[in-house]
Amino acid sequence: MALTPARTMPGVLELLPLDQIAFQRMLDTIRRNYERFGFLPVETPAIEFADVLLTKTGGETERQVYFVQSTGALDSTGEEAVRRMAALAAGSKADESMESLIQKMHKLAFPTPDLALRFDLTVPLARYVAEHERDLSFPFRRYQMQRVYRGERAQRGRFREFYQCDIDVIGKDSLSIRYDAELPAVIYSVFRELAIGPFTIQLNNRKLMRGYFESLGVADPEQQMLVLREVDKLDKRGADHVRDTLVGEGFGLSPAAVEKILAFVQVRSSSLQDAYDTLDALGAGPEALEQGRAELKEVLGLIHAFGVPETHYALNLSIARGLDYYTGTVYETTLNEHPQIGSICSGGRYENLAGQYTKSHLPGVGISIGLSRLYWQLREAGLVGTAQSTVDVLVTQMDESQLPAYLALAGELRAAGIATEVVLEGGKLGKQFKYADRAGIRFAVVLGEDELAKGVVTVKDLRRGDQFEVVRAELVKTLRVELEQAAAMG
RNA sequence: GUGGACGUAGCUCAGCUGGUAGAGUCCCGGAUUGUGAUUCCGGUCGUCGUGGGUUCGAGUCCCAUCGUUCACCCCA
Repeated sequence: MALTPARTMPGVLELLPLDQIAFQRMLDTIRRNYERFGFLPVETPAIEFADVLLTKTGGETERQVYFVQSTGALDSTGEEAVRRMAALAAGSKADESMESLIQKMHKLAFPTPDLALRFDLTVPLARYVAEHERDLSFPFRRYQMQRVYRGERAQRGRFREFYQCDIDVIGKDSLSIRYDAELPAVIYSVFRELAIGPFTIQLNNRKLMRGYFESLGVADPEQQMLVLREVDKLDKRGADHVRDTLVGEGFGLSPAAVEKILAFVQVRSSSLQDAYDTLDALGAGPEALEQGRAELKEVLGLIHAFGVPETHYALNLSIARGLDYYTGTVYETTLNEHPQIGSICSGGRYENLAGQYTKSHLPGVGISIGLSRLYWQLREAGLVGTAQSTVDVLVTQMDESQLPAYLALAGELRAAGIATEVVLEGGKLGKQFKYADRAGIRFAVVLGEDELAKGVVTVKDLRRGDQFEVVRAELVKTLRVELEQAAAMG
């Protein structure tokens, strides 16, 4: 019989248990910090009605959405479609244009499935808030850590299924700019605890950028958006590339204007005072610029007040973000020692979150950690190793007749909060140690004839490679101390 | 969706100008009766992605197809 190859589709992150534990620890840390800052948990279904997910976006996103159809609803033979087309043709009025008939038939022949997988957590949040508006308290502060799906071609560090860990604050009618400063404070707290090395939360403001472009004669919002996208690539592609593109025919900007734009977006602040000075040095400009400048100054100052060290956040005027729904503050976070990894956390302010679902005006600000990518890239860079097992202790089986004693011992350890596994199958002691070692279990406990005679238990530390005896009654206490030390040393 | 590269043991790869497959690793077993990870010895594993063509003969050349991967677009 031919075997079916056991494989997953490319672009998914499937881990071995010890790696999964490391991943899970990161998730725990993020959740703990989100909750510590007063955000409430929300989960939404992976599958949503397709029309709900696709209302606003269209185009680019639609290409990346996975449509879902239950097998029963599939018209695999096309029979149903043909039947309906025949009925449509038979029932059509004589004066109906061929064009309109063709359009209707096309819809029947190529129906869009009713359901789709979410491609981010922001659109489902918008739907969620619109749907439960009456039951929520505003400003609504929610965190959400779930998998999202994007039907793009797999690439280095890009996934088709990945975790996003979002926090958003949604206001009713209005939302203070102060929240724009709170999110970086949360992120600072998360990344500091994740211990992933020095990082910088970089900030910019779209109003400031648009205002500056406007002052250079780029007044059309659409074109401003295109320029935004282009300068966003500065760090990745280099100034020459951006210059060529902006002077080129797609944009047709004057070389003088382009040079000014390039000088503008190359600004990076080195301290809070430097950021203030830099912003002031831009000089007077259109209203948008003034507004953006005021917002940025307030946000930067408040981040400082939130206790984030100046070394961990900075002004970066090239940060723009590709998504068009951001209207004010935008964020991107990078690791200082691994710039090639790119942004590991980003987001921004949006003027009206749920305009396509409700008439209520719901401005918000949000930020998201792409955990699958972050974890994967940290691992590539050798910054996270495999974790230890969730099992603390393995009780070995020296003597089958003593099994009840082993079970009792394990029960005692568990009652003390120590995760314990008992070897139930027996076998050579060497194999039992090998099993513990490979499974990432740090401690093994041996209770054989010798120990029983002496009233002690042997504890072996698989990692250090040494072992010692403890009086039976002292075992729990000793292991607790050992485990505490092990945890403290990482 | 557009363009390029590659497809040989579970994994990483070698196989020169065509002559019926190899290394490392992993896994399994052993190295005296209660000790893993280190060391030594031994062993399993492949219709060389698939289909067709050229040839006496193809992993090696040609075509197609599928798959993977990188870049672009866009993004976490």
